[in-house]
Amino acid sequence: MELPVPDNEIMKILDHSWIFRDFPAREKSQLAENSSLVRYGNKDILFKQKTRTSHVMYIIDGLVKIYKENVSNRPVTLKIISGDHFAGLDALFAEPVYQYSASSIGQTTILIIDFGTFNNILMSNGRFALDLIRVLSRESLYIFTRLNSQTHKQLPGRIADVLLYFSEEIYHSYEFNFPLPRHELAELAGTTKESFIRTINEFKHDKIIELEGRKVKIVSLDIVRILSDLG
Amino acid sequence: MELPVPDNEIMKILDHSWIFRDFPAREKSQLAENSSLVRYGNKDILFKQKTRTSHVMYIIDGLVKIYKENVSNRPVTLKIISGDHFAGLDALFAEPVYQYSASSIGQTTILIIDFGTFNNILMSNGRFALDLIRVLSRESLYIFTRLNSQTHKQLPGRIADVLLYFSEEIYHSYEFNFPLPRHELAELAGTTKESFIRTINEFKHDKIIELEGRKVKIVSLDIVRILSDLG
DNA sequence: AAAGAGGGGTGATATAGATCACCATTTTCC
DNA sequence: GGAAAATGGTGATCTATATCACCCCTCTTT
Repeated sequence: MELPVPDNEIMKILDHSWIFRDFPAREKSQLAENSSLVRYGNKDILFKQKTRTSHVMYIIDGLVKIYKENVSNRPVTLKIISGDHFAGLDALFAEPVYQYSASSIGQTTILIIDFGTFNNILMSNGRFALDLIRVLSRESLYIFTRLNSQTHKQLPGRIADVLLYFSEEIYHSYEFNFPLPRHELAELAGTTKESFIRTINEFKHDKIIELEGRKVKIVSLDIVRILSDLG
Repeated sequence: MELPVPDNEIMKILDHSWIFRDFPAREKSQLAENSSLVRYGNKDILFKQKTRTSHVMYIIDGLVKIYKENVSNRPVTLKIISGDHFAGLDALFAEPVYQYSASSIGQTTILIIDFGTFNNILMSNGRFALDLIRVLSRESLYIFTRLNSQTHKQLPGRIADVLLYFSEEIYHSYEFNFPLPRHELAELAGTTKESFIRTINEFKHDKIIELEGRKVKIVSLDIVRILSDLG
């Protein structure tokens, strides 16, 4: 975690972000004055479950893993967040403490925004409020899908979901590198390292995907989709 | 599903609802003019997955089951919503079609609000927007918890969760009647009718709960909590 | 250069809970 | 008033996947 970066860079970033771009100049500079840009290294903790919520975190670059730790110390990965999305927004509005933890995946740049400032703008800017409502709604729907798949799909279906998630939501390409080791991918699929490895290697063997280390290519998208649909 | 009810009743309801109560008079009457109060019987469908989203539904009285149907035609119950909460709000903001279905449990009264009117008020009333953001955030966090429990807890833990959910979130009492038959409770616990029956009858046998038909009483709250925590 | 630590991987075994196949009551409906 | 459906329930299998116990390889660290 390095030092903050000068303000003019923040203004540039706000001008490029889909959600802040159309803010009136006054609000934009207000936001810039009360934000700082912070760079995280791999596996840095952004916030930890049960600590007080404090700032809005808007991801500029890189990935963030959102996960829940439980008594059995077996974490579940709730989602992977990529650039131009918020981390921990729901917790910030709903509870005084975080209900989950977040850590960076690789080099990650985050705009840390003062919650008070954020809130003031939200209250007076209806358009912005509506955008946030849409963001939160979409997240909520995504987790519904996860819950459904976790409840009824068996392993191959869930692993197909992980493949589709990375390719369609994160990398927008059917060829990509897993940003996480196998055991963390397993947490995202709600299984164990061993079962994940076995199943994904079967996919490889059946020529549904190409796989070398973390490099993946979805060869037969149709079959991946079928596996995901049929569970 | 019966006919709408006169407007003055709607005004009375708005005055009693935590979220609309403090609206300025103009907005309140605007809302009342563009809403209707509808009564549903048991198991009536409020909306179905994949149909177009259209109106805001605010539950006045009764319960609503939110569920997802999948190819394998094995539904998952996502949540049970009680009075003073919205049904399908996230879908309304995020997507043109519903991502899940909703049906009434028992006699249920719902205030159906025009989405355009609702949206206009939201855009100009920052306080209201913030309240909605809080509502959506809380829902999102609840589903995270569900996802976590579905992923790592085994049956006794998940059934303990169902008991705690009804007693603490819905009925606010440790003695209540299940509003649903066993197989639908099983859907809420992410299991099958048979497994649900076996496990909950074990709870009864071990004197953790009293159970006669749908009448339940949590006798040993501590143990239910431990079961829920340890998964 | 040895010793860990982290990551990818495999085989054998155990088991929770799904599935199947029923039955007895009660409720609903024509 | 009788048939059909819905509901609660039990026992016997079956199976997907967790668990355990390892192995090899590469990269750090000392």
